[in-house]
Parts: sequence; C-alpha cells; structure tokens
Amino acid sequence: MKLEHVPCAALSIHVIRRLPRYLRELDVLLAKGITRISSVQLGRRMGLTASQIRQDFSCCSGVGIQGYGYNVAVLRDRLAQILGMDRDYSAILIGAGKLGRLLMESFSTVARGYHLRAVFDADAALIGQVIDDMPILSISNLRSYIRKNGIDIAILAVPTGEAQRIADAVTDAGIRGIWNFTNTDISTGESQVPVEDVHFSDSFLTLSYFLAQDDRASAKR
Amino acid sequence: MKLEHVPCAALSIHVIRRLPRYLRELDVLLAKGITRISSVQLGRRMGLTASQIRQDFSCCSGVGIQGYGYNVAVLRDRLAQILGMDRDYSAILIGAGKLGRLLMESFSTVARGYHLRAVFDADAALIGQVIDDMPILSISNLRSYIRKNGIDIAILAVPTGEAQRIADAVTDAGIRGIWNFTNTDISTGESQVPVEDVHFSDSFLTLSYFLAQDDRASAKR
DNA sequence: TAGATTGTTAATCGATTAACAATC
DNA sequence: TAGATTGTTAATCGATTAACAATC
Repeated sequence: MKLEHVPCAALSIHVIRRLPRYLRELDVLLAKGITRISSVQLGRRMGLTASQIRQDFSCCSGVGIQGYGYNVAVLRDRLAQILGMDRDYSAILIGAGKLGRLLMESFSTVARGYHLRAVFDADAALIGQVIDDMPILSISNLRSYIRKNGIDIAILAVPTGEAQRIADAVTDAGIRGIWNFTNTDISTGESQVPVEDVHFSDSFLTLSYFLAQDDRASAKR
Repeated sequence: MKLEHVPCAALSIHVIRRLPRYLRELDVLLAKGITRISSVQLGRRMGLTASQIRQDFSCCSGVGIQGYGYNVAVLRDRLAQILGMDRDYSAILIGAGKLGRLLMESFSTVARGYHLRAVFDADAALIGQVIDDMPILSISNLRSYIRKNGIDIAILAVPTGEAQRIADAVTDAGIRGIWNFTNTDISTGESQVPVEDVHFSDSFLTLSYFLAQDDRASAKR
C-alpha cells in the first residue's frame, strides 16, 4: 500500500517526507562546521516556517534546548535513527536492465546503511553473470531467497507488465517494503506492505503542467 | 522554486500530482477497450473516493455527463492536454553520466510529447561523442544554446556540487522548468522557475522509516 | 419516466501557522 | 537576571469527504 495510507505511522506522511530533507540540510551544516541551529535559522535556509520545524521536530523530544536551539550533530543522528539508517536492513534488486544496473551502482550512496544482498533477473543470458561484484540470480529463486535470508526491501526495476506479479511474489515471501520504479501502481493487498513509488513519468508530467499552465495564463493576457 | 510553492497554479498541487495517475489508469482502461467509467468505478480501481475524483475532474468541465459518467478517451485527452503533452515542448539534458544516459534512452517514453534537443557535459573526453544519436555538447555552450533554441526544460543529472551553479546558469538563460535529479535542493530565486525534484535517497529513506517504525512498534508489544 | 451519476455546496478532517508559557 | 528559543496549545487555513439538487 502507498505510504500515504499506512496506518499507525506515528508521524504524518507530510512530516516523514520532510525528514530526509532535514537530514540533508543538517549534513550540509555539519560539513560547514556549524554545530548549533535554531528553528528560525533552519527555516530561513529551507524555506519553511520556524513553527513547522518545531512541530516536525517534536518527534525528536529532548533534542531542542530552550534559548539555545538544536545541536546539529545530535539532531542529525536522531533523524537518521528515526529513518532506520542505523538498523542494518537488507535489500534485493529485481531487474538487471539499464535502470537496475544504475541502482546497483548507486545503491550504497542512495541507501546508506542498507545492504544490497542480491540481484534477480528473468533473462537467462544475464543469470550467472557478475555485475559490480553482484552475481545475477534467477528470478525463479526469488521467493525462497527472500524467505531464507529474511530480506527487508525489494527494489522493483522490472518491465511494467511484470510489476504486479513480482510484487505478489515478494509480498507472499514476506518482504517488508517495496521500492517501486515501474511505471504502474502496484497493490500489496491485505498484507499492507508499504510501497514507495518513483514514477519518473508522473514526476515529469507534473512539471510539464506548470509550463502548460503558464502558457494558458499568458494566452489570456 | 518547488512546485508546491508556485503561485497561480490554477489547480492545487495535490490535484496536479494525481493527474498523471489518472492518465495512466485511463490508458489501462482504453487498452482494455473500456470506453466509459463513473467516478465510483474509477475510485474503486484507484483507491480514491468518488467524491475526490469528481472534485479533481472539475478542472475538465464538460467532460462528465450526468447519469453516464466519463468517456474514457475524451477524459484522457483532456488530461493529457492539461498536462501539456500536446504542446511540443523541448528539453535538454545536462550531465551524460550513468544516470544521464539512462534518461537519454528512456526520455521519449518517460516524457511523451517532449523532444530532447541536446545533451551537455563538462567532461572533455565525452564532448563530441555521439550517444544514442545525440552528440554531447560542451557545457560552456549551455547558456547560448538555451537562448538560441528557446528550450523549455532542463534536466539536471550533474554531480551534487555543480547543481546550484548549473541551475543558476539555465535560469539566467531563460529556461522555464527544471527536472532535478541531483541529491540537493536547488533554488531558482526571484525567477520562480518551477523545479521538480526526483530525490532517490529521500524516497528510499521515506520507505525506510516505515520499516523502522514497524520494528519500534513491535519492540513495544 | 426512473435510475444513475455528475458538479457543486456544505461539513469535516487534518495540516500549517501563530501565540505564548516554560525554561535554558 | 535578561534574552533567546523551545515545545505545545489554540487558531487558521486548506484538502477531503459527504450530501444533494440538477440533469442526462
């Protein structure tokens, strides 16, 4: 199910989606040697109100100090913890096409703290090959691999037509989250396994709307 | 500026972000030969309320028919139009690394209706090479190229450290939108040029939150 | 005509912003 | 102590849902 609909998330999805941004900004501050920041200063940098930042950070109880602000390093670590970056989770990639290979390469920087354990594909010509030190396994072993190794997250980089079938398989095998790069919405049914979509095309069209809207507005003037 | 903050968007950003999803679902219906759909039926398929769908489609005035529903093909074309898919816009790609090449290849399917006009890179070893029929141009020609050819959208697939500098350049040259794949938030300042981010890492961490939260909840029980 | 379904208005719900007491 | 700033409560704003008259 889409993250927007997961019950018992403790924080609202709006807050959750801002946490990685805070984390990035705090890393920038750390790199600059800034050790302390107030909600007003951080708000100015990020284009958010100080009020919102304090509301958002109420999940990090005890980190802020009245009259002082937040210790950057402490807050950063607390956010990283909330986001599960300290937990040694495991992931597998399904689909070793162009996109899959890109994700393989960049995984360690994109998903710091996670471990990519295996890569699966349906193409017999790829199976057995080793790419970036990762052997490509047959998709027919997908379920048993997830079960045996207690994999946490499945990354879906398969053709659109295969997406739901694979989603069903990994859900059935006990996966705990799906990172979906296919251009379709997948369902995890009863299981309520969370699905995060990266829909390139949707993202692009959203941007495109603003150009078209701008043109429509200009045409009227 | 982030799409969330663009003024005079006519539709709320929440509605806009649902439009591409509607478009996809309508394409699925068309492929199945379904020519007619009601808000209740569409809601059931997509996990939305019929009410929300009718509110969302109030931007497509005249398309719905009482007692009948919506004509799938008509609604689809209207949405495509609202999203600017019929306008022959142009785009350039900046950064011909792994990600850039993937975007080059997939651009025509991801951004249907748009034309990729040129690819830029800073690496002298790449400049002049032809990849997927697209010659790689020198980034030193970026501004003049945009100005001369009236390019609409710039796709940023450069290293994080270069992102803001390039964003400044393309904004200054009169670009109308930025599709940002770098792992940082860029500012377009006064110009209010809309920026759509695709932050892989933020997306992944958002999913990761739910695993961590699930573990925290389990630990308490 | 009777049934179905839209488009829109009103009600509810949730997120953001403002205000301020607590306190470092 | 005085000034700064948090954390939280209350107020506002906006999005979603419900209801229903209009009408195909």
